Amino acid sequence: MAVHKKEEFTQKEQDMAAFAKALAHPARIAILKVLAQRNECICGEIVEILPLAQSTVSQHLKELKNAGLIDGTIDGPRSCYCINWKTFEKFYNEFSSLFTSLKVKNEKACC
Amino acid sequence: MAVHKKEEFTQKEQDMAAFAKALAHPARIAILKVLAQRNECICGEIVEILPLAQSTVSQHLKELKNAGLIDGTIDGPRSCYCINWKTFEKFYNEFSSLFTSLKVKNEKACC
DNA sequence: AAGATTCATCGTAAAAAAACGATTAAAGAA
DNA sequence: TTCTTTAATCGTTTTTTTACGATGAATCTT
Repeated sequence: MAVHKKEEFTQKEQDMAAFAKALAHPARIAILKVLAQRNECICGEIVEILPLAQSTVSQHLKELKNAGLIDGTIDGPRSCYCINWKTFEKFYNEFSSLFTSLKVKNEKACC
Repeated sequence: MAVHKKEEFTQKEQDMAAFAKALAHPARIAILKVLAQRNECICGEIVEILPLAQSTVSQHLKELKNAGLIDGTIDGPRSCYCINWKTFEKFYNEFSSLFTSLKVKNEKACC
């Protein structure tokens, strides 16, 4: 058993969950911070900053890229990453509106 | 090998990641929606709505509870859940400020 | 051309997450 | 008291995630 049933939820629920999943590891939060801090794009510098092996960082970068939160371009022997603000903002806005829509309906405490 | 290194990141990074992880499954997003929709608290109704077995839903509820996003009280033979707006809002605000702090520093595109 | 640097990918291992059925504990109804 | 309902927990299986070292491809440097 152990079949994944994610497909049975709405697309929006799946998208939100995927976005949240991309942020669901401190390393990836840290990477986004680094990418935002340095205006120019970075690559192996991230490895220096994070307490993780190079291959692990690469893996996290890949996940962020798959989620569309960052872009990567090859620059000679090195890779240059930066935040994809378009996607990031899109997800952030969706998350914000999810939050407000949740909250509007439920102002008073229950339980 | 396969040792988790989450502790080596800042507390805030860990907290944000834990919050994101709690939202990182469509079922849990759906549960929050249901809890918000019905003003009063719900329990086995969630099981009826979600395409998941009772034990699986219970598991997801537990995770949301552990993350502090929902509260649960026992009401006779049934369990009543509701969103913990205090924690939820706290995390939402932190996430918002993370987003803005990221964005402020990096307005122009790179790469 | 040879060596060094950079980083993605591969293979692997351990841990965590997702899912379910079965069981159990608690409370209500009969 | 016995039966039923409700939901948490246990045990288990499969999948995914996290992490690393090793390898390999691409690009620079010499």
